[in-house]
Amino acid sequence: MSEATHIEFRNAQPSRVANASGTIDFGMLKMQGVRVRYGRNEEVFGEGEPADYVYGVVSGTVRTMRFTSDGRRQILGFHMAGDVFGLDLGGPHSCSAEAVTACEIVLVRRSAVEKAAREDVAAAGALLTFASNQLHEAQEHAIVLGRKGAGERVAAFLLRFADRFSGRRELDLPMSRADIADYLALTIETVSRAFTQMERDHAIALPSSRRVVMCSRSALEELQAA
Amino acid sequence: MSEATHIEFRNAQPSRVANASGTIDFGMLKMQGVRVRYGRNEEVFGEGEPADYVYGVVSGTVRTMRFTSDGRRQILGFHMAGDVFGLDLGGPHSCSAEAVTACEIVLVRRSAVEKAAREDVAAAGALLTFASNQLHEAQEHAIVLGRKGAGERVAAFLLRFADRFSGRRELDLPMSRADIADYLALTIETVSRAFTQMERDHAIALPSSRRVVMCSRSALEELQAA
DNA sequence: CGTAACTTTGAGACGTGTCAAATAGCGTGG
DNA sequence: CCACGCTATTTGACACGTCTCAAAGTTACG
Repeated sequence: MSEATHIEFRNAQPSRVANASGTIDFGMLKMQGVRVRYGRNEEVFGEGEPADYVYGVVSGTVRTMRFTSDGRRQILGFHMAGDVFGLDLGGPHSCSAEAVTACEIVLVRRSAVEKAAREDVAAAGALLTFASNQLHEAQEHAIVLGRKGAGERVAAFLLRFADRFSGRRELDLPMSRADIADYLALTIETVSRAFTQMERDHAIALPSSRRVVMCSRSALEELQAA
Repeated sequence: MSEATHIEFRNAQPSRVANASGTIDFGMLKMQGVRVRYGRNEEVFGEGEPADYVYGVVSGTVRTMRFTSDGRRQILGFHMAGDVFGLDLGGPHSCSAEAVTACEIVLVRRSAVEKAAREDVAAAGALLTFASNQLHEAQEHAIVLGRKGAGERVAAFLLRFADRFSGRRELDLPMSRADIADYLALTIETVSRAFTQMERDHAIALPSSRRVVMCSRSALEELQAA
């Protein structure tokens, strides 16, 4: 059990609507919306708030998360360019979302998405596929949290993150150790030690704390083993 | 990290098709199918198998689960009368399913479900709602695994299980300690100790190991705290 | 250049896993 | 009906991994 770090919204500032529109891409379904900027650590929406919009990341990184009653934070996922988040068609938002870095985000009215799903079967199918993928990801994460040790979790995190950029060897992590810790249900210190250990094992190099060079993908895959 | 228990399929036996039909209920969408019996610990389907059917529990309890590469088991959920499982519209089954107890299960052809979703928007909506609920449940479970200690996990498990029977005070658990352990990502021993401790705290009584009387729901809710 | 946030490192505490063994429960066959 | 054997559960002692607390280093930014 970990003591989740508490993040205050120091940098939270009123969001500015950019004078531009953008598109959310669900595969078969594409939706037009307004493009909005968010500053680092700014809240995009809060758990329990009415889900009036669906969100698509244009640039930057967003975290979705939930809090336990005693204030511990669990990050459910990181969302980057092209990703959709905040799709809660069945009621209010089931989690909160914040900008990890400065972001550009497309907002589409939920009612418009629902209308598209009602009128176009292919659109409804696209949403179903999306929800299905989300579910699969959540289950995968449950396995990581349930069945992997600290080193394995961090290795799995890096590999999955690298895969999002078609397996690039060098990564620039947009999130802090605290974010990684709250995503993997570890402490900052344990995450840091895992990085250090992987560096000692020559699985990665760390030119700086946020920059990761994957020296040996196979070593990471072994480490991930579980 | 836990050593998941290994269950062999001692009792696996060829399933018998009962000479009856049944219905899967997705709320707005109801689908006719064949009713089939499964014996204790019999496999219903395996991870990676083509998802030709969707399953609904008529009676008994089913577990869905995934295995890590080194054989550890993570149970994703328990499914009881009225529950639907095995809905993998986007590809092969993403997990395996086994009968915890002897079961009656309705099988509906996946193609029939897909056809219904294509032809009827309300049907597609019902599926989307279902997937959405599944997602929410998986995220909830990720929080339990990530942020709760052993006692909290077991308390949360009992409360959620009781809620499924509209909050009955007495429960007959269909699953073994090993199943609970693999669901909560603990060991059998730790689960057992958690039960014993809750009994000492007069939060529950244990007339037998599978029968739980919730003496003090509020005590359990405190224990669950997280 | 100074200050605050972030990261790393160390030492020790604590919770859960591991291993071992005793006990209870249950179906089967004598 | 009882005895047997198998499985499930409980309990204990100890090991190990991660958390906690503390402090030093590092980086980013005003």
